Amino acid sequence: MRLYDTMSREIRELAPGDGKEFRFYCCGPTVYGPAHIGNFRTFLLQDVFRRTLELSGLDTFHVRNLTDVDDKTIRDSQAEGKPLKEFTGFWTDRFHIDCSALNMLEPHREPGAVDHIPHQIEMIRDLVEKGHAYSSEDGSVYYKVSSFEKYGRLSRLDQRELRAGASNAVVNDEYEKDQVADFALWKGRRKEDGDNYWDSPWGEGRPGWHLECSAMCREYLGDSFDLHSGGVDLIFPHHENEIAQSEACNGATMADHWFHLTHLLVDGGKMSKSANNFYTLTGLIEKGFSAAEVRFALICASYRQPLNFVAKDGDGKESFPALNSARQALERIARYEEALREKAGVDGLPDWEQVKAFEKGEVFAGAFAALENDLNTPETLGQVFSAIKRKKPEEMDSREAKDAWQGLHITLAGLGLKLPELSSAAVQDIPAEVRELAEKRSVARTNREWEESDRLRDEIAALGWEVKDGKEGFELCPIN
RNA sequence: GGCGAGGUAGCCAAGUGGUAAGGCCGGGCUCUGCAAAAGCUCUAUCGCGGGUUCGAUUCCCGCCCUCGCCUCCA
Repeated sequence: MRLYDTMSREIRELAPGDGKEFRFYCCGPTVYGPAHIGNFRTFLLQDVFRRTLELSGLDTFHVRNLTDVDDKTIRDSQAEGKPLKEFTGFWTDRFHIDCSALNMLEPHREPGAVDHIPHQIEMIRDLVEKGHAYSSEDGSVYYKVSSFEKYGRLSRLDQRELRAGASNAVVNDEYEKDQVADFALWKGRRKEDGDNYWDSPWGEGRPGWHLECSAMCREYLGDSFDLHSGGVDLIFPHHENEIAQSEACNGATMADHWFHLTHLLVDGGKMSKSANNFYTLTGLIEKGFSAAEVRFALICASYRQPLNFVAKDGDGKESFPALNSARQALERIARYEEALREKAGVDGLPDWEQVKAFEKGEVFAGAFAALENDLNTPETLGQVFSAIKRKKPEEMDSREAKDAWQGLHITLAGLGLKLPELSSAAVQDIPAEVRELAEKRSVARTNREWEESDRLRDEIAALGWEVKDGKEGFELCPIN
């Protein structure tokens, strides 16, 4: 598989460093509220990435952390009068529910910062000993950016700018740092933190945000691993700081590959909690969309391209262009899959493990190949629909149909798409009253009593169902 | 100001040095008592101006515009 690498700015072939298992780390959510679908765009594409690796025959080891102690988790847990652990636990559960609804594979490890305080302290001690960190009078410890020559390489910011504080942003310098660019490894205890402090060689306090990832990477993936991933907004300072911490401490290149995902936009601007323009999975489901449709919409654009998820017209009325096309598109794939399955004489849908053993076949080979080529999900979807148009199940023999069916499922598994149940599959849910009316109408039609037939159709519609006449009888679908 | 990404049909969105995938919407056709559904089908001189080239949307230069990051951020 080939993937763009932020560090080298080129598309590079991926291979596990140990020749066997591809080991990677993804920066996970801060659990202080519901994750919004912008966050999920990142996690979802990382999920597609992992699925693609596994389907192309690699074993993976996927670590994604939970940030369960930082300014916001502390602030908001206190506002709710809850212990930090209880507060973050609640939001962690909610996160997992959404992940599962979105059909995401679980990471192999999902470590939280609070459970790794000793690992972080140990790392700080190393950094202090090696001259990369210093403590201040208030019991904080800072990383000395000027001590790490390679600082700024990932984000291409040179040190001079950092020193000058070239940013327009107001520097919130509540702690005592030598240089503006220096960042906290350990934050000395303050009264606002309440009970949330731990002992350390520098006094009571809590770890800085950037440090947790370095410490947990080292714990679960070692000094060097294959790939590190997160949203583009983490390139600076978060990942830059992680590199500085890990590499100064471990003396090895932290990650071979850096995989960054572009933001989801709302009416042309970044979706974020602070801008209060965010949408959650639950909120979209309340609007009538399904989790599968949300997944489809979020992966339908290239991960390196911003995706405008919400558009607003002149009156500020919102619409969801990517989501609106998802239902039709998914149903179309589902109908094709059903026809293929019937032709192939296969029962039921395959699960993830079964799909891994499938042959890619010819019909959908291009679709899967596009995933392996820099995770080109829109190209993949384009190939899927082109193949659907090009190869009709009725023109295949059962052998061909089965090959195509397996190939389609490999692609769908790579994208992590679950197909919707077609309406005809839910016959048992139709109320008896509606079914009786429909039967009566069918009789009326046979007798060419069109007025009676149309009257019955209206009656059925009033009950919330739509009749569709086919060659072999009728079909009933719920309206909306 | 620095760094980065981008401007492709009504909307969303790929891609290529040789006249542009796909999805949605809309139009047409087939089917049908009608309708719906479904299937088929139609819809673009690729931001502007130069340059290189036999040929550029694709490469180079300039310009305009949009967005992100510049220490809260997926």
